[in-house]
Amino acid sequence: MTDTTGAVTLAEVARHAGVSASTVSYVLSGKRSISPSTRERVESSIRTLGYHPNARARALASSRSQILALMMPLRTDMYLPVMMEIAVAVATTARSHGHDVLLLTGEEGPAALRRVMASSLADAVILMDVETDDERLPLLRESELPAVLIGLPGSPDRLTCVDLDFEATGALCVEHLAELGHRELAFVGEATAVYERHTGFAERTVRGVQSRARELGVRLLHRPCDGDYAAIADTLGRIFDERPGTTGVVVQNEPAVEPLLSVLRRQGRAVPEDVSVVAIGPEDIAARASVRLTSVAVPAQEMGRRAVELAMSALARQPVPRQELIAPSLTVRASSGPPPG
Amino acid sequence: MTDTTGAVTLAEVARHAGVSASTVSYVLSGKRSISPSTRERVESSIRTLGYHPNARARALASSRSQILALMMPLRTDMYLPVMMEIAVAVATTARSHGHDVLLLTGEEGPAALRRVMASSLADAVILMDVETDDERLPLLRESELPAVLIGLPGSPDRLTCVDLDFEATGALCVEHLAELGHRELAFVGEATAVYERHTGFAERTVRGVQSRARELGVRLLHRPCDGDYAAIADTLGRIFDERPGTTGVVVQNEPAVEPLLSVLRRQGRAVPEDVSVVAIGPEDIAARASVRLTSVAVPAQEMGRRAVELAMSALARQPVPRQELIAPSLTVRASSGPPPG
DNA sequence: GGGCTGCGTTGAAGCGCTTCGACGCTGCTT
DNA sequence: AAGCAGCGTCGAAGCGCTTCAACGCAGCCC
Repeated sequence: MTDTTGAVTLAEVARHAGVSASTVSYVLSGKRSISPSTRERVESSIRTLGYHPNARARALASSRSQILALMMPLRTDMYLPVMMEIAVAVATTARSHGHDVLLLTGEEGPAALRRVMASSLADAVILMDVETDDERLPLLRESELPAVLIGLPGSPDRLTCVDLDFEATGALCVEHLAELGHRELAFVGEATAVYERHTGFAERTVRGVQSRARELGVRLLHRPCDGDYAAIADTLGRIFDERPGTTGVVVQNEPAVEPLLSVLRRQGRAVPEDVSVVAIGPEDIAARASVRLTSVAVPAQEMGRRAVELAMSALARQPVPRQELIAPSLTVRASSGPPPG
Repeated sequence: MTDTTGAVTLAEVARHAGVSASTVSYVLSGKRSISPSTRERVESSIRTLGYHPNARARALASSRSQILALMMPLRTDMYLPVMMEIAVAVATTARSHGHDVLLLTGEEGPAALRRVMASSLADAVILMDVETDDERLPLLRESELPAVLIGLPGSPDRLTCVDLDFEATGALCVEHLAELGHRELAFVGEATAVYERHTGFAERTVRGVQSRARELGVRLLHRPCDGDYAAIADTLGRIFDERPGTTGVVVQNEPAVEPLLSVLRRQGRAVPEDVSVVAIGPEDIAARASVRLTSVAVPAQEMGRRAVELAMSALARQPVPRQELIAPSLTVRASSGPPPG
């Protein structure tokens, strides 16, 4: 701690302990057996000198930077808390595997990915907010760098993906309402822009909702919707104008949840007596809404965690499943019940 | 692109261009003059071989990793969008200076900082959500690593800090209402936990609010408040019970803003006819609230940007201001006016 | 026309670590 | 008693880049 540059090197530790540099390295990595006496001597030298391995040198020599890149486009119409929860889960899990997380935001687009891959800054990449036809995918396909997508692109061949099974999620919501006896449902979805961008999860949910509704002979109206109060009021208004018999609503649009409940209240429709509501979104939103919502949770934490675990497996050259779809699970709370009458 | 390891090295470029490795390096860095002919030859070799410098080797040789660590504790009671806005501004600005951002979340606590510093993973650190008596500060003080705090600790000696001048902000809000003629104000603040943790910005705002109120002879009631509807209803109820003559409210608590407006409405108090409201928080929340709010913006972007710029200056061994307090500016919108009567 | 300056280029020495091959030694077998 | 295996340690060669000192050469001055 008395030096000027502030850095004790492995060589100094070796000198202090009276061993060679490689021995110190092997003590640290455990890749060769070391006699207890030497090990102790080295470890004590490390402690008294306050040695910390230099990450840069280590990265160069071992061709492992212990860095995981997380690419998070952060579009304004994506619900931030879920993104953050995933990011935090990624960071935490990465740390538990000895890795740190490099944050790539969306501004640079595919260029950021190209840069990180070409310069071998990171050992692996995790991509969030994957679009159906994502321009980052070709880069990944022609690269050796382990990559995991959170979300499902249109053609996921040769890529590893983790996601909630949104198709099954949509189906599950419809099933639940149908079982309760509802025959006319509305699906209040994400903002129009999300569909226009061909965001996988939104489209897959719609597919699941629609096909199960068809199978079960339930009428369904799908309406994209912005998250603000006015948009919700408008959307709900049109829905009930067009289908006055609607008794069940599935909503996949986090910011819209509270406004939706408030509009229903103002319209004099009681939840769940007049209208049942099933939400798709983070657990806490559903549980803490002004009416406790029956919902299918988006398991943000699990998605982040699994993505990292898959990336680590890939790094270790272990076989990795190509697609890991998490099965949805519906929690019944206070917002769903039999239709009136 | 035909090799197996996927990496063209500088040496290969040099060979291809018929020059020495150092020449290629100087072409890349521009640190020495190079004849136009050689430069062109090298550049064309770089292009045809598809060369990209290896970040790890560069980091080791130049003792610059081009990585900026961003430590973001992410407490649950901090308002996420502001954190994210800062983080994105940090990432963007860092990129414009050729740096990438390493994300450190709070779980590891000061250990993460120690690790990053000791291993020289990053060139500099930016710390968010600084507490009055932050345990990360001693580490920073005894280290050479350039660091910038976003927020102001209790004793900022020898540390570089960027923040909104929250004391002036509080004062400014009170002034505005006092000038309009209000004589009894309430300050609806952050959650109790935020004050208990001695979060600098919250305490400084209170100081500013209180001292200016005193100076101007205005009565003031400060009430911490959680962000949910029930808490707001309760808090406002008590405020008007205790001080029925209250005509102005300053609110520094983002999630509480909408509930607050809604409670006032329900209480039959018109904004701004009966009660004026001034908010402290992000511009978009104020502008898009159900009543367009007079507010002092928390300039998240600017804070992130300045923090990076200061870090870069410090890296370049330029003198760096110790504390950079951003002056508040109040935007008058539809929520403030003269008191009734 | 000899000495200087300064430009363009080079070779070599690192940066701090990992890792491979080799080597001496102990203790066992036959 | 010779041979062999395996353990513990070491030396050296990188990893791919930056950077310093040095050097040849052209052009300048007086």
